[in-house]
Amino acid sequence: MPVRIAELSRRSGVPVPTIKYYLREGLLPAGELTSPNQARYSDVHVHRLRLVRAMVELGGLSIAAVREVLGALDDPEKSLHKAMGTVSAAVAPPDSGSEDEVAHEQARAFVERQGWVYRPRSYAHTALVGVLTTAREVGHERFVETLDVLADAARPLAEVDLAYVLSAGSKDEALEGVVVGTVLGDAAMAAVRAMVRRELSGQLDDAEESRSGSDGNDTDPERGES
Amino acid sequence: MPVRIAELSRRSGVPVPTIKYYLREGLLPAGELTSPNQARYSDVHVHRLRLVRAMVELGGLSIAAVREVLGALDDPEKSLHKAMGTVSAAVAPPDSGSEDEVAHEQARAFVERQGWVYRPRSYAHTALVGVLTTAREVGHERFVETLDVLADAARPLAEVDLAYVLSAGSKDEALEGVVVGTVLGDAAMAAVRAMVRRELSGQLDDAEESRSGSDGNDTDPERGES
DNA sequence: CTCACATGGATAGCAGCACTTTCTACTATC
DNA sequence: GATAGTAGAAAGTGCTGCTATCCATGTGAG
Repeated sequence: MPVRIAELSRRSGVPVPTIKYYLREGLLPAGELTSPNQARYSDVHVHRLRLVRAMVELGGLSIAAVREVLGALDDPEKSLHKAMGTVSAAVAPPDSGSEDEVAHEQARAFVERQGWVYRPRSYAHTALVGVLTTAREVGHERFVETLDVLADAARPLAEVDLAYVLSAGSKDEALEGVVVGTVLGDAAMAAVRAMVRRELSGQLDDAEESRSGSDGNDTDPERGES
Repeated sequence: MPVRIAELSRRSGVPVPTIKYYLREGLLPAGELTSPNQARYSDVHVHRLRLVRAMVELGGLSIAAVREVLGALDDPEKSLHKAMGTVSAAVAPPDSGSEDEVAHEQARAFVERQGWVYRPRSYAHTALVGVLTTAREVGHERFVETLDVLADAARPLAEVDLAYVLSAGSKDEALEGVVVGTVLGDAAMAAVRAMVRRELSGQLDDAEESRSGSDGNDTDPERGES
């Protein structure tokens, strides 16, 4: 069922010019040319297109980052954890540059405490050092103390991620699972975390308000204000 | 120790033109005018500036989103969980629009299963529905099954967040704790999660490679390739 | 006192990014 | 053989986050 670009656009929900743009940028493989100016696109293209949109819209990745990730995905030599590295690099915020000696040491101690391999040059590690540096800069030295809780929470998550990936039939599927698990996983985690936070803080506030009898306007605190 | 703009720039590491820009955009309160064209800035400004940079660089927030968050921070009426709502709205990816009926139902069922209050209009909920919709679009229907694990993991995190916030001395500090906890917390979580993932997948790969005796190039998989 | 230099405030400009529009062939089809 | 669709390239657009320039005013070292 190879189709032309207009149909590809319809199926994927992506405008034709944007598809052309993605083709130019190498996010989408060229269609099969049936003549110098006529090409056919397949389901692979539809799928790839959706993946790209997921990374761009949900993951907030730049086009360059998406290209990087897809490159890793398409590389037949790429191992699972190399692909993971590439993906987390793409998802991570661009290197802020400022790094603090103390933050470095805090990160090292944390990694050691967790019994992990110390990889100071990994993207994740750099990102963590950046976070710790910033935390110190804004005067939240105690932030570092929450790291171990994060690690404990992250462990089962990583296990699920991995199980999810390993349950894939083919290697291609597994690699895509890495992408989906990371991008969607991080987004879902942020959302769920916010929900739990609100749930807890709501209980607290309720208790507090019933004590203080404040003029609680009881509208849903979660309406959009845009 | 009020200082002039040049010194403020030095202390915060933010260029003078950028400070002026932030002043114009209302991210930074005006300095105390000692004359029509002479103002003094205090430590408050240094601190605020660092907070802004943290949100922009680490959190990836837009200037408009930062203004929104700071507005909530400065509002003396704002309750804790309202502030949280504002912050998670700012951190969340801009609404992608496409929503799927099934995803909606999955989210509702999830919330119910967790025993939470169903707030379909909250930003977090919308974000979650967006993620689930996307997951289905890219053919990862099973992604939804991982949600409960996320929730279990998120619970202790939220407790830590809350404890962190409540340990603050003043209300201002508490509100700032919300911001720091969310922005830095999400960034840290992503980093830690990536580290755990790599740790686990590394073990797996090692096992796999010793079986298959692959031509493992044994370089650190986590070097930058930029 | 005075004059180089800094400041505030405003406006304009710039670079990058993610598209979008416009153009020119050409082709397949009705 | 009109008509609609397509490829491919290039230029244009709109937005964002700064940056540069101006200039009238003020400050402070000598």
